[in-house]
Amino acid sequence: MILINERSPSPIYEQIIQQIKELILKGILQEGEKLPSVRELSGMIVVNPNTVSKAYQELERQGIIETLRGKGTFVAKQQVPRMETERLDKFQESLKQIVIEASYLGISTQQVQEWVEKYMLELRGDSNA
Amino acid sequence: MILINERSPSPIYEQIIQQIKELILKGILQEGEKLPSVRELSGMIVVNPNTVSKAYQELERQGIIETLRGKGTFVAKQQVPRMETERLDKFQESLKQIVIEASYLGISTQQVQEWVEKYMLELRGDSNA
Amino acid sequence: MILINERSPSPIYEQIIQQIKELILKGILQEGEKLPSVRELSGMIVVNPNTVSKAYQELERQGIIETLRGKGTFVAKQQVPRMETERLDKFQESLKQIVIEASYLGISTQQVQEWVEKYMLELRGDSNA
Amino acid sequence: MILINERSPSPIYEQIIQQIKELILKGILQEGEKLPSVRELSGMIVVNPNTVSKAYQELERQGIIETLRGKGTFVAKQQVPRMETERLDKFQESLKQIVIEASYLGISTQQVQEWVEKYMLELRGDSNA
DNA sequence: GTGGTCTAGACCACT
DNA sequence: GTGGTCTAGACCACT
Repeated sequence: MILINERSPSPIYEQIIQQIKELILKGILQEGEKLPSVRELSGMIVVNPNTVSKAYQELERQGIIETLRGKGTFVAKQQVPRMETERLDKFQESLKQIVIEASYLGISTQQVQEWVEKYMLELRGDSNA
Repeated sequence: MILINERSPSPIYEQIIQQIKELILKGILQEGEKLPSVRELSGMIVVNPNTVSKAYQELERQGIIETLRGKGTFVAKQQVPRMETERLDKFQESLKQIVIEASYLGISTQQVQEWVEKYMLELRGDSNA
Repeated sequence: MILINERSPSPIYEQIIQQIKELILKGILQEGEKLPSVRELSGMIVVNPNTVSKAYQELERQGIIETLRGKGTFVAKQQVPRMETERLDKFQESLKQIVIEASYLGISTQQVQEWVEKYMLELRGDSNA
Repeated sequence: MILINERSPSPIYEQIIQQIKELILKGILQEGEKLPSVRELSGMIVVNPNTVSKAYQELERQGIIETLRGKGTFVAKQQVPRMETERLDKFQESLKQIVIEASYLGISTQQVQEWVEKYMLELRGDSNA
């Protein structure tokens, strides 16, 4: 379900966050569904429980999951996205860097746009079709 | 010419790399043109010389600039981009993360694609038009 | 009568304690009145019986309710408050933290004082008026 | 400068957060001033560096301090307080609980209000007078 | 030197 | 069983 790449430059807890977000967007994890416990997941992906805990806490801060004390961690009711200016700025900055990198790789505008479409469809495919 | 944001999550040396790449793509820095020396640049942007040095070394490793001993650092002859598999993989991974973030921000596929086009045009505008 | 918020940062048993205290102060629960049994209340608010039991034990420890074996749990004769130093210290510490938080929220001294008065009146309104 | 109470029910990292907020409000820590490094502070208050780090990260998330990579942690430019509804709700809830506790301790409305004033003055006294 | 991440493992409160 | 906190200590990137 979740795959950790130890060689990735992005920290393990970030990889967990990203992949759980992806699973939720794809509908593989549904609203209200229970996530594996910190210990379970840490066992499954062979990672220290603290690392999983950090990922869960960050996801909770973002309002994507919620923990009920003594019961476990659950997928939260997904909010309607609000365009927070600060987060949007960061997004655009990242996109700009991506475009620069694409230029250096000789990837065309069209190719990037196709990939954007492809990934968007992957996210929406399973559950919302 | 180069603006450093001390508070940015991306490290200073990365910011230097990104901005020099951008200046070259935009044609503001031309092939063969001399870059400021490590000391000059570090003075201009008020940054530790080690940090500038690290950026230059990375840019040289990527073949984007070259150092001629005793003469200085110059914009290299820009190679025809080769698609290195590893770098391409990383690129696609980043693009995927961007798309996930866009989903959480409620940004449409079309909107992302428009921004991609806009940034691409910005890169090509000045010199290649 | 009692409303539990599963997502609240304060534990469920604490919420029960606080709300029973509030009901007693407001006179909705009168001295000598019978409280619902642990099972009844746990059924009513859909909570584990252990959790209700824990709340009742703590309320009993504080002398606010009392259990008569085989008869049930009752609102105790309310004692004249004694200023226990330890509890008073904790109270003042909490109040200090509240004031710091008010500062960060930009709430004025007057506003906080007005709210204190308002809540005090709410407690005394129903029964002692 | 910072005193940890190991017996306090509130976690150590929270105590650090609260006390740093207090020091900033009192002007003992000024805008732009460098905080002790994670290791220094952890040594001073005899606590694990991870615990200090957690406190600093939370303070940064709240925009109260900021870390400059490789340089250290500094008191941020203090923002004008904005009344976020959610945070305000929590504040009022806490204040209500405080008032209930005051009732049980037999503390009068006037007494609570005086203490509020006293603590507010303490925060503003040293630097802003 | 600076903070950030991670492991290993203990202990605790809550349900 | 559940997540939260904490210690002890290592390693790493950045300046």
